[in-house]
Order: sequence, then structure tokens, then C-alpha cells
Amino acid sequence: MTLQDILSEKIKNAIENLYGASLDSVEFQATRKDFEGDITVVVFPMLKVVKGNPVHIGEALGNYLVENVSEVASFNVVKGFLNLVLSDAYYLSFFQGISNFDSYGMVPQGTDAMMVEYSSPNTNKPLHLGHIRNILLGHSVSEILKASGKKVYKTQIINDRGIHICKSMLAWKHFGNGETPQSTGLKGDKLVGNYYVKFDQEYKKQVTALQGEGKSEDEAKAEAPLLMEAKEMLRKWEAGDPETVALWEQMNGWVYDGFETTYQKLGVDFDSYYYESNTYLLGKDNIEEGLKNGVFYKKEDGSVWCDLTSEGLDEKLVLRSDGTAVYMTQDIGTAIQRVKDHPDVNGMIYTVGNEQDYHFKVLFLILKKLGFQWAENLYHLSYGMVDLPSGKMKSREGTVVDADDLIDEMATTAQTISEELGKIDDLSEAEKDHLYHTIGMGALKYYILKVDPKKRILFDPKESVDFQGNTGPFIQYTYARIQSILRKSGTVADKGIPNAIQLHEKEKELLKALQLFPEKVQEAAENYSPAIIANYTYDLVKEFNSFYQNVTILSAETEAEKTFRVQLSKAVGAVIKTAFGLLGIEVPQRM
RNA sequence: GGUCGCGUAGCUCAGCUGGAUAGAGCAUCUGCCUUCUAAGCAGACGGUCGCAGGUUCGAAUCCUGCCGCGAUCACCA
Repeated sequence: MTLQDILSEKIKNAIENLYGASLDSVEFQATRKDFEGDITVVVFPMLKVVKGNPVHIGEALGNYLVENVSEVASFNVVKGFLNLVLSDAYYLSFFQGISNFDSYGMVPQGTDAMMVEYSSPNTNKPLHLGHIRNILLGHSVSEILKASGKKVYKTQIINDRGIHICKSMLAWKHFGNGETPQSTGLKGDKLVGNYYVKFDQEYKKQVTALQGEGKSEDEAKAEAPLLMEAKEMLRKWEAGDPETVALWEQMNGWVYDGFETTYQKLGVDFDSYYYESNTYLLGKDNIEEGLKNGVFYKKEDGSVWCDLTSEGLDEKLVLRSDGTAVYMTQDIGTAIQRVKDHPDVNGMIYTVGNEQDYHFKVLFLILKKLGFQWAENLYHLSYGMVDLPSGKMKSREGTVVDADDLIDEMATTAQTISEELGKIDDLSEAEKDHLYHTIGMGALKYYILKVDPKKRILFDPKESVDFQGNTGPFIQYTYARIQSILRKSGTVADKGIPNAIQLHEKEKELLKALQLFPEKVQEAAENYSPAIIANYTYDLVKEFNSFYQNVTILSAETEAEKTFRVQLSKAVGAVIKTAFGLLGIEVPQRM
């Protein structure tokens, strides 16, 4: 039973005894910093059942609580706010209750499993900044769900088939001279991406040439030999032509190797992979079944639709008149397949940009109509675009920010700043490089995750990401300082937590901040929002820094104080580490 | 045009299940490094919470309308 529950119960009793009225609920909030007290009871809502002056009611309640609840030390009333001051003993017992700092805030894994899809790239282009937001969000939400007690399967669906892949393949065949990642030293995804660009260039030349021969733009675009050839290649691929399939496998293999390198640098991973080449035919059987159940209907031309007008949406095509699948068909089939593959899954999260909001609304509705139990727990983790100061990223104009380049730049920036400060000159080169990468990624990940996923992000690569204020490195730095305290405190931290000690104001604030962590994890899981964790961690760190600057830790006046403060620092360090773990950010011993 | 999302300090963002005088960081200015890491701390400056109504004891928060920005409305994926 939490303190709030206890207080709530007591307040209800008090209102019953004092005024003969019954309250449904009691509203609490954290006391604002400028008032004395730790927790505040809002009296206003009680006026609905108790007639009277809110200040008088507040005072009556305050007196009652001081007498009847040992945790309440004193109180004051401001307007309709009853501010309660909690006893040191209450805080100490809370702190002693966190026996294991490392697992504080984590809920043990239950049986409920969720599947989280993220990344899901095409195989014709390298990953860019937009993918990075997707990947970081998906990965972080996975970790947050795990922390809230869910079993999580991380997955992605790779768009490895279609005309765009054929374009890369064709360009490589014509202009590649047998180049490979090994022969060129290029990352596989970069190499293939270059041929995709090459295709486009050559294709445009052909179009221009055809236009010069008097064709219209549309005719020229449709009739350019390269495009015809690419379409032919797609037909061959679908027919299973061995040569085409072999080339496709080889080039996709290069791309996967390249992607894997980037994922490793980002520190993310997956439990399973789905490939569109395997799933693009799925879903037709489900449509057939839905047709029988009356979920769908067939038009005269043979196309199959789902009528969602009663839900305020449109009619949606689920099967073409020629019987072939559309995007929606495939997604229906893939969702169902995933649950077949993972029978314990009871919900899915799709990390996909907000331009597909409507698609997922429809998809989820259709899956519900088809009667799947797990369809009640589908969530589109929708996020806004990443904009550059110059506007939208456009691959054609070469304004995309390449993921690998960005990751490297972040580390370089971290290196420059670290070298200026010169605090880690004694580390080995390998240790330094690892640290630069840790800090650079901390900056990038925190920068992206701290903002509400729904919102667009303006990313200025020139100014790079800040290292001061509400940033990843600032929090990492605090962690490193805490590690320094622990190194220098020797075995003090092993002595346990003293139980008779007068709490400093800053210590109390810090304990309050620590107390919030488990609810924040829960809140983040319910809202699928890493931003909640990020902003909480920043608040905690600010509180710690204020404590750090205002109280003496290692040379505290008494031994008990010293032990207590070291323990407190240790706990804050542990929470930072856990919280950053949920954001997928590493935390350094020194920096 | 229909639908969805966003609009808070010069800039980047918190706060949004209604509660006290709307919070941080950056930028600008003032202090603080013989003392546990100054990537820090303490403070100053900075706001018609897009606009207008409504509900309420109380609205940045909920409702309606409008304005601005964006996305989306394919037998594309």
C-alpha cells in the first residue's frame, strides 16, 4: 500500500467523521517547490460533498492527519491546498525499501508478450536520419515494455522485393564491372545504394533522349528501355528465374551486412526478421475467410472491399479485381502470420512514420472485425518527420543525412570536446574511441528520444547536437561523476543505509525524485513514450547536481551522513543507468 | 475540400487524466574551480500558452469555431 493510498483512506475517514460526507477519491499532487511540504492534498474537489471554507476544511484535515498518520509530520494550508510535510522516517524507510538499486523500477517479466516492429527498411538504399528516429524509438519502446513486465519480440519487415530492387540490380549488371563490397571497400548497403542512384541517372538520360525524339514526357518515362528492362527483371524474379534470384540474393546479402554494421553501431538488435519476399503473397486466404464471414464484400468487377463508413472511414480495397494483393492485404496476412509464429503474442507495436496513420487505423479496424483477440492490443507508434534546416530530406536532391556519417560525426564532436577538457588523457586509444562513440551516441539518441514521438524534429547537423543542458552527455557526465564518488568512497557504500539521520533538504528532494521512477517507467510503457523516461532522468540529474553542489558527500560531518550520501549517490547512479538502458544509451565510468 | 496531427520564452523542448505565481536547456548578462570531475552550480533577463468563444469555484490542459504549418485522401508500397 502506497502512502497515497493510506492518506486517501484516512482522509475519507476524516471527512466521514468530521462532516458526515463520503468522498469518492482524493486528489494529490507534488507540492510546488516554493511551498513548504512534500505532498499536497487539493481540497477544492471536496467542496462538492462538503459545504464550507476550503481553508478550514484543509486545517481540520491537516490536524487529523498529523494525529493519525505517523508519516505526516506537520502541515500548512494555502488557499485550498493542504501541504503535508512528511517525516524523515518515512523517507528513510522508503530508501531502505529499495534493497537492490539495480532492479529498482523494473517489473519482473510476466507471460504477456508483445511484438515490436521497427526499422523495416528497403534494401535499395542505405539507412538515413529518418530510419534512425524509427530505430531508436522502436528499440527504446521495446526496452520500456520489458521493464514494465512484458515479454517482447523485436522484429522488422524488410522490403526486399519489387521494382526498386530490380533497378539497383540492373544498374549493377550494366555498369558494375563486377564490383563487390570487398573489391571496393564500400559498405554493402552503400554500394547497392550507389547503383540505385546510377539507375536513376541513366534512366533520366534515356528519358531526355526519347523526349528529344519527340515523345511526350509520360511516354518517354514509360518507354525508356532501362525501365522496361527493370520490369522484365521483376517478372523474372517472380517467376523464380535462377540467375535473377541469385543476383538478388547476392546483392541483398551485401545490404544486410551493411545494415547489420549500422545496427551494431546504434546498439540495437532484433529477435526475428520478416522478409516481404516471403510475405507478399500472404493475406489472400484471410480475405477469402473474411468474405465468408461478411467482413468484406465483392464488387461486380471481382475486387474485394471492406466497408468502414460506419466507423467514419472510407471503403477500403483489400484485393484487386485481378485477384492480386495490395499493401493492406499483405499487412493483414503478415500480422496473422506473426501471431502464428509467436503464439504468446497478445499485441503488436508498429513503428512507422505518421504519413501512414490512416493505413494503420484501417488495418487495426479490419483485424478487429476479423475477430482476432490480439487485435485489441495493436498500436501504431507513429512519429513525425525529421526535418533539416533546409527543409525536408530528399534523396533525389542529396539532402539526406546518412546514418553512418552522422554516427561518425557525433563521435568526432565528442572527441573534440573531450580533448579540449583533457580529463581522460590517461585512457588507452581503444578506451577513448569507445568513450567518444558512447558520448556521441548518447547525444544523438537522447536528442531524438527526448521529444514527443508525434512531433516533427528539426535536426541541424551543422550545429550538431548539444552537449550541455538537457542532453545525453550531461546525464552521462553526472553518471561518471557518481562513479568517481563511489571509487573514492571505498567500502562505505557496503555499509547499508543508516536509519537514524536528519535529512538535508536536498537529500529529501532527491529521494522524492527517486521515488517517482517506477511510476514513470509504467507511464512510459502505457504511452509508448521514451520521452517520459528521458525527461524524468534529466529532472533526477538536476536534482542530484543541486545536491552534489550543496552538500558534502565524502567528507560529511558524521560517518552516518557520509554513508547515507554515498548510498544516495549510488542509487541515483543506478537509476540513471537503468533509465538510460531503457533509452538504449550506454553510460560511461569516466568522461 | 474531407480526415488526422502539430502550434507554449528569440531558438529547441517539458507541462496537457483541469488546480497554487506556466517550467527547463540554448542564447545574453552576474557570481562560483587550492575542497568529491566547472560537460557543473547559484542567479538575472525573457511568455496575450496561435486567435475567439464555451464549460468550471478554477483552463496551457476539456468542448466548439477560426487562423497557420504538416501529413493523408491510388486496384502504389
